[in-house]
Amino acid sequence: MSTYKEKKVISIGITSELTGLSERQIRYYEERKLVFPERSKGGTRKYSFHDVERLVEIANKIEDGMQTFEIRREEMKQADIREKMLRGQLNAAFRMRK
Amino acid sequence: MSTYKEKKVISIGITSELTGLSERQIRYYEERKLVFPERSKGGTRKYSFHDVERLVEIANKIEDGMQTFEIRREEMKQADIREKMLRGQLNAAFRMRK
DNA sequence: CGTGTAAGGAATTCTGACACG
DNA sequence: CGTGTAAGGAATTCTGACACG
Repeated sequence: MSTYKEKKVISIGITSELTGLSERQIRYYEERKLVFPERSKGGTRKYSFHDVERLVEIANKIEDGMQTFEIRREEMKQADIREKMLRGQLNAAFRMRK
Repeated sequence: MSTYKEKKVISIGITSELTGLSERQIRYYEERKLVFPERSKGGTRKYSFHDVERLVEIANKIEDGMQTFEIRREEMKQADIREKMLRGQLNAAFRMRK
């Protein structure tokens, strides 16, 4: 379960290097609720490799003219679809059971 | 190729948390040539998840009474064996070729 | 030998704000 | 709206050294 990709261990400086984005951009995307780094006791941000990939995707969409709220909306929609599909599967499994 | 496990992106503070070792211990193991973090331009150390695992192994061996030079020697021996096996395979392949 | 600690300095990160547009 | 920047402060990390044993 403790997968490397999901562990929040990367500082914002390294994250900036890995993504090619400025720290300003990275913090702004957090402000717009697009990424959710953890914090150290001292308050410094910690990102995962998954966050790094997500940040690059976000930046690409912004480059394509999409706005942050649209990106967030789009992602919520995706999550919604996934949930509905899951529900559908569960229901199907339930019906099969009886 | 860019595998998460090998990327040197973790600061010594986080590495300390992940391993349960003190920063002093981690820096000492580097001094004894047991781990090889990269450095940022500013000079701060950066470790990989692989380094984190290696550090825990090192600490375990030290707890078992092994000394750092013994650990290093043991690892060099392992690398030597691996190299010989590889050489053997290459030779076998070469002989088969003709 | 392996590790803790206090010391002083340097690198890193944080927040809130002003700027441009 | 998305991003750059200067500002002041706080958290993080660095090295070399002394200590214990």
